[in-house]
Formats: sequence, structure tokens, C-alpha cells
Amino acid sequence: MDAQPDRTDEAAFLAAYDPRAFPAIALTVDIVVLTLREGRLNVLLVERAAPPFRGCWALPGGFVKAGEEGLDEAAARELAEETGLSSGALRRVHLEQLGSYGAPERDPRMHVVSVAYLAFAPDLPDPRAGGDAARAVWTPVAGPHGGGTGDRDATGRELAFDHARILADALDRARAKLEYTPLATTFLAPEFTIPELRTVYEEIWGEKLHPGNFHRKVLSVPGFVESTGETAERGGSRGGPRARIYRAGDARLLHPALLRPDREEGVR
Amino acid sequence: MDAQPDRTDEAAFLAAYDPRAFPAIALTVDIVVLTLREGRLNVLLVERAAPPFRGCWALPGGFVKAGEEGLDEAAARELAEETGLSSGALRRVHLEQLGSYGAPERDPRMHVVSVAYLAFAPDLPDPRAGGDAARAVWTPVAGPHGGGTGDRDATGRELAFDHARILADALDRARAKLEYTPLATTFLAPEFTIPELRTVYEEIWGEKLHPGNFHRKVLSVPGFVESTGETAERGGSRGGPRARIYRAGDARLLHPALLRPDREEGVR
DNA sequence: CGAGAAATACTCAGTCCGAGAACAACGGAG
DNA sequence: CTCCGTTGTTCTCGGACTGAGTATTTCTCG
Repeated sequence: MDAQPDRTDEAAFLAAYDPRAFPAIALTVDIVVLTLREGRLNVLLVERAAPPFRGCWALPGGFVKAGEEGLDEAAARELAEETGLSSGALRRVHLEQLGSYGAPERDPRMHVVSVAYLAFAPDLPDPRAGGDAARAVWTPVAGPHGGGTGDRDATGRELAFDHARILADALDRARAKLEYTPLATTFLAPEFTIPELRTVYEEIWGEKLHPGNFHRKVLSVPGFVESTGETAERGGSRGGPRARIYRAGDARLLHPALLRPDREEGVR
Repeated sequence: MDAQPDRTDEAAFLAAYDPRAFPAIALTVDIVVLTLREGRLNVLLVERAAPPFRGCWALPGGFVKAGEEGLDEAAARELAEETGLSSGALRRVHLEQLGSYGAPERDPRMHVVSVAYLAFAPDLPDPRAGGDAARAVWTPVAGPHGGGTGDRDATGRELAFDHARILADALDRARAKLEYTPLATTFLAPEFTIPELRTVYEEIWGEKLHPGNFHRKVLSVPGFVESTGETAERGGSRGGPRARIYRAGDARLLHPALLRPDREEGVR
């Protein structure tokens, strides 16, 4: 039943093929890089040095090099270029595709489709501006109850293109991912304590968690964290005993999940 | 601090803008349309009438019309074209973006990035072939334990491009979505019984569920289903009392979720 | 050194879940 | 028409999990 592809015909077809005959749509990748700096959630923003939206803040990103790289490679390249990180440091960064945004009018120049990526990074050095960015800075992000709900954007800045929506989608995704994946550990150094891990959840979810229950839950999920046997050098900054040190386990999914405290969200 | 965009400069820039200067990447949408036919999960496939991969089976899809439509509109248009459905029937179809696939070598012609969509549909009429498709047919999909694991693809057919991977990703997404959204109802008529809903879960998850516990769980999730007060005309085909009839409620998220039976998936 | 704070462990009651049983209603075989 | 197997629906029960609170111990800070 299944006819095989007609290779002869195909070769002739390829030879006569004119890529210019196809619709001209430009393709970019934009990256929402999230990190925790001094306990606060930050996103990397660049100030655009060229039109359109010159002077506006935007997500880092750029055009995909046609024929040279896949989407994941393009995102990784842009991430490296905009953060100025060594490839070693980048290896500890989690990078995943978020979704594509392709409304025809989202870029005034032409039809530009952007494939958005989401990155989770441990505390990174200050970025250096590069390419068509005048500046690149870490910008604090308000929690889900803080600024994103009203008129304001989650950063308080007005973002170019539809980047405010991309950022909002990214934050939704990040909050959901903490529930059923161990990715919270990618915001921390390779070795961390349970209370440090708890602050990651608290900052991204925007609410305080019960320390005792969180501790019990984390240790009860197989493969989430594994003990190093060590103990922190010092207690907390405001007192308390020294916490034990853990590193990330080999789980890719949390089972059972760490669910967010009640959010009456059945109906919308 | 935030500089406003320089509008004068921007207008001059736009006037001089040459879209041809940008990399040539073609953009397509491909759609994984899932439906239940006689209780079995089916995916819509087309036989390609033109190179490349002429004669191969592939997911329905096509090029995005540059400057004319967004990605969601393009997917909805392709879906309507390939299924030949009225716009009324299409309103009952759930359509969501799955992800983008952009490896440079995935299409032998040129760099083609495909934005994949996932659609859930109630039992649909036979599709009609159209555009560059020689045929369009519903094809049974093996369950997660059936065919997708080994050398074989989930459909048993060899798919063009990277469509086998897209299909696999779509099935993963579909199975996960049943857990925390009420989308299982989109595979059924507007009015349905709890046992019918259970067969949707059983077929897509590929395992039998406990009828009593499933019943209790569905009714206990607020907004999942609401009673019509009616009762089915007949009992089951092999006997049993008549089931009560429900319709979809207004929940967008299931809280609490209907989790799949144990799948020792903490580690991979 | 004393006070307050925090890491960890423990308790307890309410809830949820899987497994199974009970019961009634129904279709089909004979 | 009758009997039997099937199935929709409801209940029950024991274990697991959860959230809230408490206890204990060990820190830091002033």
C-alpha cells in the first residue's frame, strides 16, 4: 500500500527548486532567561540599539541563520552571545522551547515569526551588551500577585513587540514546571540546602511555604535530591542551625509532584 | 530611564527596509489531528502527491501565508482544508500549538521550520484529499505500550520528514493533557456518559481504569462535567443499566487532576 | 550571655486513593 | 419469557498523603 518516494523525480525536483518562490517570513529566536539574584527572580532584558522599537526593552534574541542551525542551536548561540558565558557555565543552564509567536503585525518591518525559548540559570555574572543591544541588564520580575495582574507588566517596563506576552507565558510555564520537574535546582549552585531550594519555590510561586512540610516532601520524592553528607559552613543569616547539603538527583520528573498551594483555578 | 522608541528614525528605517536581505527560511504548519473512531485512537495522515517524499505518508499541513495570517489562523485553515469540515463543526475542535521543529536538514529542499499543532476532534466524517495530498485517511494509533516503543512508529507507517517525532511528541502531550484538563470531552459528542468518557481515557492512556473510582473522581472535580438530568436510551451493548448523561462543565483545569496509574517514571 | 530565628523531626486529624464489594438494571442466549 | 453475565453506580475500608501545628536543637546577633 505504501508507495516509496520517487527518488528520480525527487532529484530532478530538487535541482530546479527555487527557494525564493516561497513566502518570505523571517524567523527569530527570543529567550526568556530567568535567574535568581539575591533571592529575587530576574529576567534578562536588552535595550534595543536599532529600530524598530529603538530604545525599548526587549527579550534577547536574534535571527536564525538559515540552513546553518536548528532552533535549539540558534537559541543556545543567542544565549551565549547575550550573556557572555563560557560554554562550561552554559552547560548548567536549562534551555527549552516555549512556543512560537507569529501574528503578522507583531513586527512592523515584515512578517517575523519568533520561536521563544525559556532558560533557567543559576546566578550569572552581569551580562555584556552585544549585537544590536545597547545594554543588557538583569531586571527583577514581580511575583504572580505583584505586578503582572494589573495594567502593568511583570517587569514594570514596557517591552517591544509582543514580548510582554511571551514573558507572561514564560512565567506561567516556569511556575508550572517547578511542580513536576526538579528544575528548581538549576537556579542554584551544584550543592545546595533544602531551605535554599525552598526559597526558589517561594520566590517563583510568590508565596511562603511551610518549611517542615516542604522538607518532608522534597526528601520523600525519589531522585529529587541526594545527600552529600556535608553540612553548611554557617547557619542562616539570622540564626539557626547549619543545614545539610544536597545535590540534584537523577529524577527528570517529580513523582509525586510538589503542587502549589490552593489556587481556586478550576474555572476561568 | 526607559528611552522611548525613536519614531522618526523608525519611519525612515521602514521605508528603506528590504525584506529580501533576511535569511530565507520557509515556514509551515503541520497538524496532528486526533480523533476516536469506533473507540480507537486515530490520527489524520495524507499521502504526499508531490516531492519530496512523494508517496510517503505525512501529517497534514502547509505553508504559512506570509503577511496574511498568524500561526493559529494558518493551522485552523489547514485543518479546515484537509478535513473538509464546516466552520460549525470545527468550532468543537480543540486546537493548540505543540512546538516548532527546525533542524536544517529536516526538509531536503531548503531550511523549512514547521510549527506543529495538536487537534482533538470528536468523531469526524471521512476526510477528503486536497492540495498536495493524494489521499487523506484516518489511521489507527497504537497505544503507549503497543507500537511506539520499538523500532516501529506509533502508526506502523513510515512518515515523511520528522513527522514520526512530531507525532510521538503529540501523543505524549495528549496523554499528559488528559490528566489536568477536561479536554477528553472534546473527543465526544456534546452529551456523553461517564463510561464513554472513561473509554477516552482508557484508549489514549492505553490501560483499563477502575470504573468505580473513575466515576467518583470525575464527579468530584468541580466543573468537569454537569448533569443533563437525562438518561441514555439503552444500556451498554453487552448489558447493564442505562447511564446518566452529562455535558462538559466550565472548568479549564482539573483540580485535583486525574493522574495516570503508576508509571515508575521518576528516573530516566 | 540571652533572645530570637531557623533546620529538622514529629504528631495528629482530615482527606484522598486504590481495591473491592454490593446492588440494581439491562441485553442476549436459549 | 427466563436466566445469566455484564455493567452503571454507590459504598466501604485500610493505607497513604497533606496541611497545620509543635518540639527540639543549634545557630547568629546584639
